[in-house]
Amino acid sequence: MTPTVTQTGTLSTRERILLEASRLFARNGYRGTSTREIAAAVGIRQPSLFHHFPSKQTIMAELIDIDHAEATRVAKREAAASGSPAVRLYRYLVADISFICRCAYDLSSVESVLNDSDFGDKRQRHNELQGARLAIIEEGIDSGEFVKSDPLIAHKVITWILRGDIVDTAGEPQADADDFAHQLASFVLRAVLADPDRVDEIRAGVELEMNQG
Amino acid sequence: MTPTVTQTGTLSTRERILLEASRLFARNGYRGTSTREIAAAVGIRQPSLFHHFPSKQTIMAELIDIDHAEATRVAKREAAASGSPAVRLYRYLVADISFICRCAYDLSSVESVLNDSDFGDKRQRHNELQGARLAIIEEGIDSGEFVKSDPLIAHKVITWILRGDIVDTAGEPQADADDFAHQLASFVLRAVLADPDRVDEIRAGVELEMNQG
DNA sequence: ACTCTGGCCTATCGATTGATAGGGTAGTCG
DNA sequence: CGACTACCCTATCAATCGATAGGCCAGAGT
Repeated sequence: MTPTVTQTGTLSTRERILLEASRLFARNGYRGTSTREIAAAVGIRQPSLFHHFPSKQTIMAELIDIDHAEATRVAKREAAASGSPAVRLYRYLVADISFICRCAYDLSSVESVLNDSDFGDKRQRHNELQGARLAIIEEGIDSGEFVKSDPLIAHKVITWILRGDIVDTAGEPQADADDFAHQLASFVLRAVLADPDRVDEIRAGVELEMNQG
Repeated sequence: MTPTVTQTGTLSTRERILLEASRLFARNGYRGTSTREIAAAVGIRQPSLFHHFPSKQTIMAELIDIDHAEATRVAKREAAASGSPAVRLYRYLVADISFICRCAYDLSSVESVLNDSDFGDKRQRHNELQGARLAIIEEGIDSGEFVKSDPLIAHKVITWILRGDIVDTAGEPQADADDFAHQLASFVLRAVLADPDRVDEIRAGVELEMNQG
């Protein structure tokens, strides 16, 4: 499984390559990071990397898959679920944000390399994720639970917030990942809800679910 | 002056270098873009670039300056101004977003290269910009106009929204830059205002100012 | 007519890139 | 013991990088 921030003690060389590569990609970009830098961070020589990954590209590809696997799983589940769109959007946001905070890998660079032609095949899954998010928002607007406005604006903003969260808070142990996730999700909900006062009630409900499940 | 999207017709070679470089940096990253690619997009050979800029780094540095000059100007003006923090935050957001939409250069790559050690000296100005934004938010919370919450969360989200706007909408002619800017600013205000219903009143007020000034 | 300058060109530099070839060694299994 | 595997090493490759040197040429100034 993908390691969390609390269990970075005993990692295999392969996992340490993913970890150090993710951090260097986050700071200097995919193209701006050389395989020699990654190897030095891990504590091995550059050619030794290729005993664990056939190329630099496959290192990045695996990081993309780690990011997308969890995000699309949660988004599709909430998009297909029934019940209040507001609660489902809130649940999705909290799950995604707290995953980002908890994941040991710094996945900041994932979004920015999707434009790269080398990773064009990964974009389809990313589009599915976007579609699942948009569906929840449209349902919320149609049901009157959300304020009447352009769903694409709300969708853009949510995408940007999640992207910013990845870039700025991923990979470094968050003091309280869950609380941070709830605060961000509440911010979004307050902006989209027709009745912003319902935020506290929704938050309390989801927190209760999480403590029970 | 920095060209706008509506006047990309007759540009000097130097300006076309900035334009094409900004687009390539946005798509492939600073490190991922070679000077040969930039030259090919402009329609000249690679060494000819160095008759207009002493290095690849100074091309990026000039794009950073273009971005920061306008953003810090507006942010500091609104941070120093008196009157309702909500109105000042709204004015700042609209000004910044519409500038991004109108600027011919695609400034997406600016934020991501600030971590790069090559551009460490540009970071100070960026920090000043962040400080000015945070000051307005704190003032709004202290005055009771904004909802009581962690100002750093609101500040983070606003930073992420502006960053996302730059990445996703910069450099391509926006159908209606002003309307888009107002919609985004309204989204943010609805989330931070203690009384979200005031959004429409604030928007109307600022629109009136802009039409008069 | 002569010179100078700006802007582009070709040719080429040293450094760095991702990746390969092949050898050494510790541990495991028969 | 001998073979095999896993893992890391040194040495090296061709390709590409940013940047420099120096030549060609059109247009302006005198």
